[in-house]
Amino acid sequence: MAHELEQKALAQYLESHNLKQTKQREVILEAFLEAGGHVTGEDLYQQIREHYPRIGYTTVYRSLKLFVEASLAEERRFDDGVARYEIEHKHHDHLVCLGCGQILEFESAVIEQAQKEVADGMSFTILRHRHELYGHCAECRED
Amino acid sequence: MAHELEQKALAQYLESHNLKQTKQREVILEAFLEAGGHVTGEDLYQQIREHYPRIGYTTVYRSLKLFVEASLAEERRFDDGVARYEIEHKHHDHLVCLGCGQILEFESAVIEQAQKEVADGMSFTILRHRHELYGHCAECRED
DNA sequence: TTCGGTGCAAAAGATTTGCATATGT
DNA sequence: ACATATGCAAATCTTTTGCACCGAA
Repeated sequence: MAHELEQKALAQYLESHNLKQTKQREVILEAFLEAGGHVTGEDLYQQIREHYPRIGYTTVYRSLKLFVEASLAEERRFDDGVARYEIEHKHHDHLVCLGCGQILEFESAVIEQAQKEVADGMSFTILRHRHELYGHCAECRED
Repeated sequence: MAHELEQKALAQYLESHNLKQTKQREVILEAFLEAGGHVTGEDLYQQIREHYPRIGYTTVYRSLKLFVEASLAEERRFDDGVARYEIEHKHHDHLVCLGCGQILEFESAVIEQAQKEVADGMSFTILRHRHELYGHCAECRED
């Protein structure tokens, strides 16, 4: 079993919340981490299915929600409307390639600061935000 | 019939695309413009229903898509996953109040420029973007 | 032994589609 | 007349839920 650190974090979360450690949760977390992020529940289900056909998609969906609760994952929804999960790490935003579907990440202190100023000017308190750029990545653009 | 300009724009679009001018389309466009933006198909259907109970929701949904084609409306999807339509006007982004559900608009040349630089730096061509700030508006914040 | 977990099937909610009928042009 | 539009019902699609059974603690 790889990803010891995350498995341990999950175990701690489960224990402290009186939830149970199950083989399914371990397998699903493993597959999720292995996939590397931005996966949909369906993606993961199909992938897990190859090795563990007895695990139902319901359990996959439920586990992903659980990982979010445990701060191991974040749920995102891009323009296709499907929920995607990525491994929780420091704040960032996304570039979505409409050509190959690839999802890249970016961060910009300038943008963060500017949006804060915009919100302040409108007496709005930002709790979270979503900033996505859709277009073509280096490989998919034609120029 | 109010909103002559938009009604005329729709008429022109219909004519140039060999589509038909119908009472439903006129009524739905009128209700859409009247609502002032950020409405869901359901919102609009319920509203129209009061005066024109014979118009089906299918027609409302289809008409909204049509308005988007005709550049009279834009489709948006915020975090609740429901499609909302707003009257097409100059580019802007949104602040969504999680307290009252109100949707405000903003624009920032600084942000537009900064995101362009981010994209350039990653050899990414931006075709469109989405930038939403979620939080509390002036009335809903507690401080 | 006792709750929480799992998996199936069925439900849910928003939107789309098939089809017979109605209606602009 | 002919092609498009409409409205109902049924289908879709993704995600959630009910429930009987299973299994970790």
